[in-house]
Amino acid sequence: MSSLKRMLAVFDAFSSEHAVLTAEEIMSTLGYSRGTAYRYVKELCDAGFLTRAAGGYALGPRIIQLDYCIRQRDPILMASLPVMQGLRKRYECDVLLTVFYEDRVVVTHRESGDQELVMSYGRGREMPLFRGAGSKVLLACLPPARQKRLYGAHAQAIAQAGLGESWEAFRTSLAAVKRAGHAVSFSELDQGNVGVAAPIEQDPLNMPAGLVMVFRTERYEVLDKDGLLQSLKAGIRQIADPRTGAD
Amino acid sequence: MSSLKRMLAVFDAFSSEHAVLTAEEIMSTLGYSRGTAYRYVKELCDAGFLTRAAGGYALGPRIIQLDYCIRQRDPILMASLPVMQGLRKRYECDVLLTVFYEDRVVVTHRESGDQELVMSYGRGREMPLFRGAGSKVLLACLPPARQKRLYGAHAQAIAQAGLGESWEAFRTSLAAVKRAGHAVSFSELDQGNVGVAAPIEQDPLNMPAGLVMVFRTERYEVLDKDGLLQSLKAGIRQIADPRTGAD
DNA sequence: CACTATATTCCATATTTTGGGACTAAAAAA
DNA sequence: TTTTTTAGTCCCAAAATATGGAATATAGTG
Repeated sequence: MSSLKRMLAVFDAFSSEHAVLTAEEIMSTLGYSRGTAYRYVKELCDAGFLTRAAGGYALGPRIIQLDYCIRQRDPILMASLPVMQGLRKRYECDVLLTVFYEDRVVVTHRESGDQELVMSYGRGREMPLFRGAGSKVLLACLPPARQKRLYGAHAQAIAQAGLGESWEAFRTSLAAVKRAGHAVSFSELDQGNVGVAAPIEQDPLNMPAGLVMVFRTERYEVLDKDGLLQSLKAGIRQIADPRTGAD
Repeated sequence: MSSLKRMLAVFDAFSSEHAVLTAEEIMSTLGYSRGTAYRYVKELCDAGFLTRAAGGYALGPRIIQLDYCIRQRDPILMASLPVMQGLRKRYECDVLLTVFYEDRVVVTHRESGDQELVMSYGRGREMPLFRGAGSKVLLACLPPARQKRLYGAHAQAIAQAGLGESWEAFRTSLAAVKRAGHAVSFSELDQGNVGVAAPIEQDPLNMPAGLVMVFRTERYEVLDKDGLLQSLKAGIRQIADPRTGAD
């Protein structure tokens, strides 16, 4: 493993639950020697990615600054924003932009359109890989080889989520989602909420991304499901190819 | 220069103005060979720090996720939040949390308390190093050696900002701020705004951080300046040592 | 003053990284 | 169709660098 990977792995040790880590924790979590761990930490501190904090190290201001750049100009965000706002206004729902990377699904932007909706997934939050409409449509977009690797690594979680007890079954579940071009989930993530998701088609080198519309169940029940799906799919088409007119 | 530094330097090439860069641009901006540039970019993509985007590479979702961790649990933010909210409510002003690193001053959090205030500095935005009350109090906190290095690198900008035409003059300006324990600036960043800043005293290993209260001039004029400074300083004391009671 | 926790320095070895070109794949142009 | 361009990967010997482990700061604490 390259030193580059090892240094980047330092970030894996940090999370909302472990916001401050001592040098000891970092070196033992990652299995680095004292000298190496301190060297990595020093590089990261010098660049502002980490910062000293009471009793250890915490994520640093450079991350906030880069995040700002994303909010200002990220191309996928820029393309998605008007579509998300359109859906939000039309359906008075929350809309999430999600992306898959490295075995994770992360919320990249959230438009809130329903004040009474209680949803725990906001910008930056990681979603369960195998539950929720948002994750499913992204998994369905992955090349089969990637799906197989995922199955190998997470067979148990996949079975638990009801996505199949075997690689074949998993493959078939995802193929069904792929064919439909969307997924709907009821109370899978937050009790009482419905998620309706579709993938943004882009060239396969890009990480899969998608839009999720989130409703309270009682609001979803009274909606025209076909119309809703049409609006959503028109939206993702517009994102993938800005020339296409919106719904 | 280590490979670690070189890889981290890739982030320097990105900014709000350059949100998408081609591999070519990265290698020429940083002066890396084709192989090396692609290697770095690949590592960063694999880890989610970069992502492919139409015609190049953009900052990736990992940054958004780490930013979320900061918003959730960052120790300095957690300590500052109640104080900032207190000041915002009491004075109906905006309050910024700023930190210095690597020759930059960055806004780490913003509490908005005045709807009519127009201020261009929000979370994640970099401030001019030598203008504005926020930057000045942080510079004044730096060890003299660091200040001298800064002077060497930015003599012209320092002179332009009126902070002194020589190292001695610069040193003296900062010493005055340090002694006062705060700085006030009038229309230095945004026309018609007043900034009142004070540093958060922490152990000198930490990057200097500070609080800035921002007012519209007409609101600032009618306030009790002494009381305001007392509130601010009580605030920063409370952040530095949570046991201390607030004002 | 000794003791602890934290961080840096040192150094010889050997592992990695590097640059440059060859190579591949796909898309665009001719 | 063939050619050309663009984008990215692969390969390898030379050279630079990272590595671990111990010794050495540094500072705070009782």
